[in-house]
Amino acid sequence: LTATLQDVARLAGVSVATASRALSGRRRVSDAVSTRVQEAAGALGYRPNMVASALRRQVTDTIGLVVPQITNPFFPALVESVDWELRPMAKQLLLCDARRDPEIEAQRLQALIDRQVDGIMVSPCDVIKSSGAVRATAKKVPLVQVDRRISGEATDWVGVDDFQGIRLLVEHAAKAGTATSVFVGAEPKNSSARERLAAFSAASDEFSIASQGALLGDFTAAWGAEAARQIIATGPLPDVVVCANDLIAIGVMREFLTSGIRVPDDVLVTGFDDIASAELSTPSLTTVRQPHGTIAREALRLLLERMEHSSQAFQRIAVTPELVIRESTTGLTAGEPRRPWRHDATEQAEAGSLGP
Amino acid sequence: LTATLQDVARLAGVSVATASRALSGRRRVSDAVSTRVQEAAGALGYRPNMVASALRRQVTDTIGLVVPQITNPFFPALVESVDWELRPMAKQLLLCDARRDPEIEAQRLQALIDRQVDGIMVSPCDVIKSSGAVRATAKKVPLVQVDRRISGEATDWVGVDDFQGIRLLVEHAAKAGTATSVFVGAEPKNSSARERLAAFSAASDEFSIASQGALLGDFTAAWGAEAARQIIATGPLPDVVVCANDLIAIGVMREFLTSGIRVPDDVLVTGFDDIASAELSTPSLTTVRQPHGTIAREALRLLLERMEHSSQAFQRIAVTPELVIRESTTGLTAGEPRRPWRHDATEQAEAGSLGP
DNA sequence: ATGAAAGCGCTAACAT
DNA sequence: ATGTTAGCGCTTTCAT
Repeated sequence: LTATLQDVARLAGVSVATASRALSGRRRVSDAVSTRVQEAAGALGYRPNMVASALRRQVTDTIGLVVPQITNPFFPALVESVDWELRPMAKQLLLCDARRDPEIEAQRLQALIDRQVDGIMVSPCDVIKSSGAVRATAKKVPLVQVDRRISGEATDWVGVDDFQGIRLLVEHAAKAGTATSVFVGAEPKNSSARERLAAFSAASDEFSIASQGALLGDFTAAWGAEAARQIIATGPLPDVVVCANDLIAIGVMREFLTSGIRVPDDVLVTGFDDIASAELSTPSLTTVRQPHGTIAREALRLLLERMEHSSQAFQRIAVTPELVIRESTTGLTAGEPRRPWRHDATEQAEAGSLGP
Repeated sequence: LTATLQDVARLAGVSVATASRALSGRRRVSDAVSTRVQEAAGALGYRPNMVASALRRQVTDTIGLVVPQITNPFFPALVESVDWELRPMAKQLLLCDARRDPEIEAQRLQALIDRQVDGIMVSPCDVIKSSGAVRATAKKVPLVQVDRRISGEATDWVGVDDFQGIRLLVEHAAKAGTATSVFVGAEPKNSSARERLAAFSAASDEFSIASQGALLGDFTAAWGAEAARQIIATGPLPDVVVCANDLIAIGVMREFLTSGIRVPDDVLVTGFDDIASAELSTPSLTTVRQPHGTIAREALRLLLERMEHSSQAFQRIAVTPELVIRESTTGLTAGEPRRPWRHDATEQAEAGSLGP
């Protein structure tokens, strides 16, 4: 049904080897023969069989990507970038969703090895439980971790600089005159959750903001809402609520608004990631932007490097995110007069000189 | 480096043929030999080379999926479902993003054919411009369209019932007492945009709602905001703004709120898709929920059917979505007294009997 | 039930 | 520069 290289060779009156060479261009062929083969291929609608080629060359031109959860809006953006970078190299993306389960993740990694992928990009779902499978996989095939990572120095890694990101946000809040804060994050099961929590402590110290504590759940808006309820119940309200990602922040803001607490008038809120919803939320959310394009590009570069020289030292590339200032820390509630968010009038006066 | 079937056979003291049979289970082997081979495979850490297997069997156990844009939140949900359905069948997903460009889409389809995928799922980005490539591809490999489709009866299709979805929303609005409406949709380049526009007209007639017109842009919140501005500028405000998807609706609501127009007090707003943001928007959005799981499952079923019997009649499966009623058509703005959204007091009185 | 042998379609030595 | 030949690792006739 479909033409093979043998058919092309026959029609062009050359051997299959020559036909192969003429089409792949990997070795010189006389111009006359070359065009003759090209024409024959065109006439037959010849398409190389990549499976056969892969078997022979021991290269599949395929990259595996394992994400913890594709419905987490960060990952589609990453997938889009990686897919786009791969296209000019004629490589294809084999995508796997680990469903936030280290066991499923391990199976997916094995499945990718079985398919002879040339390299794997993975964002491990658990800093501890993903460790074994990721390390084992990295021994068999070039592997680079993206965004999240397992503990220890096991492979290359590219991701956002969680530390700098949180620091930018806390610095911004400090400049806006905040003196007290609460962190709403996720249980430190993955590296992002860990780093952002640690960064919050460090940045709070650096900018002399008094942390009223950290609430840890997961990276969802539902948890953000629950955390907001706890903050309200516990009281007093901090000046700023720093959230470990945008979804949490959106949940926090929503609950605050429902309870009649105004953002940013009564309390500032910050996110992390800059997902699409961050701009569309009410109020729009101050956050830091994940540079997906850069992360995808660097991850691929590292992966290709490791395919060449498998035994060089592991690299870690932390890309500093960009601060995106929106209404949740600066804007006015539409149509409403600005009202001081500080409850204590004395502190308010002191902070005045620091304000914008 | 890595053990082959030959190594296993040697260690088990059998021929490669027997080893193959013992491991694949595709033909009977004596129990003694079977366990001996299993043990040998285990001892060597043998993993079958799927590329070699694919070349020989002419089956890759690979499915291609081409989406118009992975960052559109509907598609990650679809990908997650398809990926999950594929796992127990030991098939893998080759994902391609068409970037809303029919030319790129055509290239991706060809790339998938070149990779000998067993079947392709595609959501064509343009009802006209995608037609050629989709039809050509469907002639070479089992193909089913998902969500969007090209015009004409060219392949199987599974998607949401756009018509019923819009009808549910318009019916809901009618029951809430609305008499006038505006549709904010997208240029009818893809099938969803077309169907939803047509459905709006039909449903408006059926429920005797006077359409004040349709504004067409694209499926983004930015366009929704722009459309809202046009609606405000043109006046008078309709009773309900029916949007072709959630992103548009969120943009519309955001612009309304910024302009001091209250949703749902002054105007109702509806969406389509039930993306995650729909529940998190302010106010939360009444919409219809895409049943991703069902769509993915049916699409895969159709694809597998077509792999078996390539020449049966084309099927079209339209899954009716579920109405999800939220604040944008019923709720109260937090802490605010409910206030009639109807501007004309006379109509208000008339409509009273129809209201909830 | 098992083995021997012939490829799947392509590429890369090795010859010429 | 081109042809010949030998596989890549596996599955499946066809014998036995």
